[in-house]
Amino acid sequence: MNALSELHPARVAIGLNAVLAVVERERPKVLCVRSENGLWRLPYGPFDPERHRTFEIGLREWVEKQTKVSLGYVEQLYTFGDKGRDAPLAALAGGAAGDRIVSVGYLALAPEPAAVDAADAAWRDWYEFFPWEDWRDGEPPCLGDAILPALARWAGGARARDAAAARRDRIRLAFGLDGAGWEEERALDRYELMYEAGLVAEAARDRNLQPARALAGTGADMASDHRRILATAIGRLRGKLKYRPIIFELTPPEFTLLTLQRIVEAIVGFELHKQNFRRSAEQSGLVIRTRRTAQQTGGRPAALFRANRLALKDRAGKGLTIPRLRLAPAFSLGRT
Amino acid sequence: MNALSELHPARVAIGLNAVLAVVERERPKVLCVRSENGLWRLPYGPFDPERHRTFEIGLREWVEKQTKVSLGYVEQLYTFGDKGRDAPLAALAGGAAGDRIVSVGYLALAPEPAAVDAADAAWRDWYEFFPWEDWRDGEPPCLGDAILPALARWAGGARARDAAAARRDRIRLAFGLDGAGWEEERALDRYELMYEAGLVAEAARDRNLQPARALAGTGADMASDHRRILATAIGRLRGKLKYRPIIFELTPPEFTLLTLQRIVEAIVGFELHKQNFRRSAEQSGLVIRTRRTAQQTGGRPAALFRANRLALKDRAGKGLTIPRLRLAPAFSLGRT
DNA sequence: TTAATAATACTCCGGCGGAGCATATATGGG
DNA sequence: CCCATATATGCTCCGCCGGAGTATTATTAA
Repeated sequence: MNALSELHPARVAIGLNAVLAVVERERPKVLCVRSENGLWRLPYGPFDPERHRTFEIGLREWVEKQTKVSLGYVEQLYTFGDKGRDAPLAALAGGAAGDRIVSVGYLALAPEPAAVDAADAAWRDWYEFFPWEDWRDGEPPCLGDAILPALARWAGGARARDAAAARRDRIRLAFGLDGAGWEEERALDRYELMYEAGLVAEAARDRNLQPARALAGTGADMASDHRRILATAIGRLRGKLKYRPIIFELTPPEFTLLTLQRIVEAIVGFELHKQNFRRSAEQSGLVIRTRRTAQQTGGRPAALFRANRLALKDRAGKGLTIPRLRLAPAFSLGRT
Repeated sequence: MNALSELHPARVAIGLNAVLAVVERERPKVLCVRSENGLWRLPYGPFDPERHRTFEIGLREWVEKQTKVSLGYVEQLYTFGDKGRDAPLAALAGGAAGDRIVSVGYLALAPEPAAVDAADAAWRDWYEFFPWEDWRDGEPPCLGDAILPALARWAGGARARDAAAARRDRIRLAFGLDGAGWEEERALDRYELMYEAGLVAEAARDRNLQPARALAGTGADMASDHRRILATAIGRLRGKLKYRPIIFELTPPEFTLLTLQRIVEAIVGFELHKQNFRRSAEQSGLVIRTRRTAQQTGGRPAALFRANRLALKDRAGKGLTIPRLRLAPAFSLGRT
């Protein structure tokens, strides 16, 4: 079982993808670039093993060069190597067809959107690509109107009865139906189900259906598998909020508790219980009250807070609590 | 900012590393292979982009071929691409010096150790490589005797005063000193600190110190950066236990609650409060009481349980609670 | 029969988080 | 100046979870 002797020198190209996220005026945004076929894509750079000692160094370098933003928080997300995702990428990259491109996805956070000087780059609200993930104004209409019915049809269309039941189970879990409860961090599960069911434009595109048609209400598609990478980032960020004080990578130096709450809400995609959020935020020790107040609140002035840098290190094991407001309504797929 | 045009066809080889973990008689074990220089290494296989549609398919295929184990639970851990880690690997692989090898690490779990038929493969207790991570019999002697004093010296040896304070801070957090509390999932932080401080053999080896000497009590070293990969796996598994019912990937079909507790303890590296563990395990709905009992307990017979497959899917969002027994003793590095 | 060893059953209690009510301090309009 | 409106902020009530410990029950070995 000496595997090393079997290690033959098959080579692949490695690309680095950054999901650079900010929250601006209650909107979560990611840095996007207009790709040659008109779709948005994530900033993408090659990894040059000659020049970069580590992936992260390489990533920081080309992001800084391209966007003049120096990255603060950076975390590796996942490495994507599936076949199928590479064909369009390899073509764009000028490689031979069939060249395999592996992407290492990274999540980067910044407190405010940097000005981008390139004409084809822009900050886009991420719910543009995932409208069903934003419950801040109640249940997104596209869910009940289009997505869930289509998923139910897909489940029913399975060959075997077991398979249909298994599909229904997955849908129920991912979308929190039948009282299972919406888990915001399952963004990737939801996207992958929709992809598998052929609801999103990428699915039609990857299966060479012409023209690539998607169900209305399933959001804008992105180049290659970038929407999958973005879903991974959203899920990771949402999950991590609960156990790491990562939210303060997205806050300005000073903020009111309501501002902080709005930033959290933008990320998790639903509204929080205000008083309980304040209580746990103050008790967490993660924020420090300054003596100043914000006056333009439209009501009583709000105390300004700043992140407690010490606690951010010490209590690295804790995050803010997410006091949910309303229970997810109990959808059903019919038979279960 | 069109990055695609900059995507040049630099190629690297991709390897897949598996941390295949089991718990056998209260010992957590990983599948290891004896490498050519006598050190243990993780099973390692090349990723062949021609043959494998996804990484995971490739991983499963060669692990099954090499070990006759068909992998159940598999999860991607991290992708390691740092320079420095590749030189020895590339040499072993017969590649040219300077060839870059990127490793995608995977964590795989199985309920019992499969018989391995290769002479150079074996299941090794992972605390052989991380003796400081096992607190089940109280504080590991190597910590206070060797590791913490050496780390304190390293911190004190920093050039600037700030740097020394920063080092002490990192040590305090990673090892839970001064009442910060031992966080078992920080296994990677601890290993990386020890590597940076030059305490582990790999550090001396990578810095070309001859002979590579390590502090006594810092565990057995592994080939290449495999101990780092293993530390990543341990930390990930320990963290995930708390919020996913992943422990049941490691249990036999039926088990007593004490057996389950011992498996958890083997992973997290400390003892749990027995009564509270039972209470939360039963209440979690993750286990189902069978009618049978285990008689050979040495005392009153114990009820046998099995995993509740339904709940494992439904309550995928929950894990077992880890009721800690004793508080970590309050070490100190002296000045803080 | 007794000691040893576990398994199992309860109790007590503090804190966290869900839910809601009450009060304080702004602004803008009559 | 007074009032409606909009927030910010303070406080209460309560159930559940999890930390800690005590008591009782069912085996096996001496």
